[in-house]
Amino acid sequence: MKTEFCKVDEALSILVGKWKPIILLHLFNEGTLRFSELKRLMPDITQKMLTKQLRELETEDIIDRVVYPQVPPKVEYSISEYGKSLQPVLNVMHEWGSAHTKHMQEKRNRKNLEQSS
Amino acid sequence: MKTEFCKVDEALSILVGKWKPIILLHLFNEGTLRFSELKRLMPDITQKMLTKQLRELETEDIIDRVVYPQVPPKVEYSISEYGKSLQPVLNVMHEWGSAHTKHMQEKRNRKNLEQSS
DNA sequence: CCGAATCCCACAAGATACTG
DNA sequence: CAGTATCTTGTGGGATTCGG
Repeated sequence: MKTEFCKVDEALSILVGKWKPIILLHLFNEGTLRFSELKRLMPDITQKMLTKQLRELETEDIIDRVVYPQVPPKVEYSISEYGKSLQPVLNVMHEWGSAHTKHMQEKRNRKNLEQSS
Repeated sequence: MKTEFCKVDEALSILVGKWKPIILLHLFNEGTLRFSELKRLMPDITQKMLTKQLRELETEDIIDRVVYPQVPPKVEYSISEYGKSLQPVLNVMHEWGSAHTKHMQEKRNRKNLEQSS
């Protein structure tokens, strides 16, 4: 692979953001969620951040945003057809991440063992 | 998948950093590289950043750092055995990233077409 | 209910200079 | 050659308030 054509950064740029992976996970799990439902699933996120992250995912075509013109407002989010192509990427990253957590855990254990001996 | 156990963030935390993917790509391609060789391959990175990113990858066990005690100094970096487990992750991300670049490109083309009609 | 607007801080990253 | 040490700046993310 030529370094000039490395597109890992491109994928990274879509996924980085403190809340994007968890937002995507909820949408993959639940299918469709209202803004308020997402907010309830992630109590620590502020409305501003939730809005921002959703907008960014929307401009990248990863998620669909449907506004129901009514009062009170109702906005539903879901993974777009195109966005579903992200599933395998997220899976691979999740699995490697799990393995890595375990790896670093065991490393710490070994170090503690050395110290106590 | 339970949201509490989402480990995508874990993988992300290893890969984020403006230069990490390209550093890893060079090391995967070349096998072993000296500090100065990496610097030459990435003219725009500062020594400080190169050092920092390499240190972070090292503490996560992704790369090996070998110091030759001689004057002038010589330090070689390479992907660790464990680090090689990242290869498939990077591949998947690269391929999705390429496809996404194309997707957004075509989207722009369609929009331009609409405007000119 | 869903968001926009504003203010704020921490931290990633760059520029530059120095050293064993 | 392979790094530190400082200083500065840009930006991601948080708290809070206001609006349709």
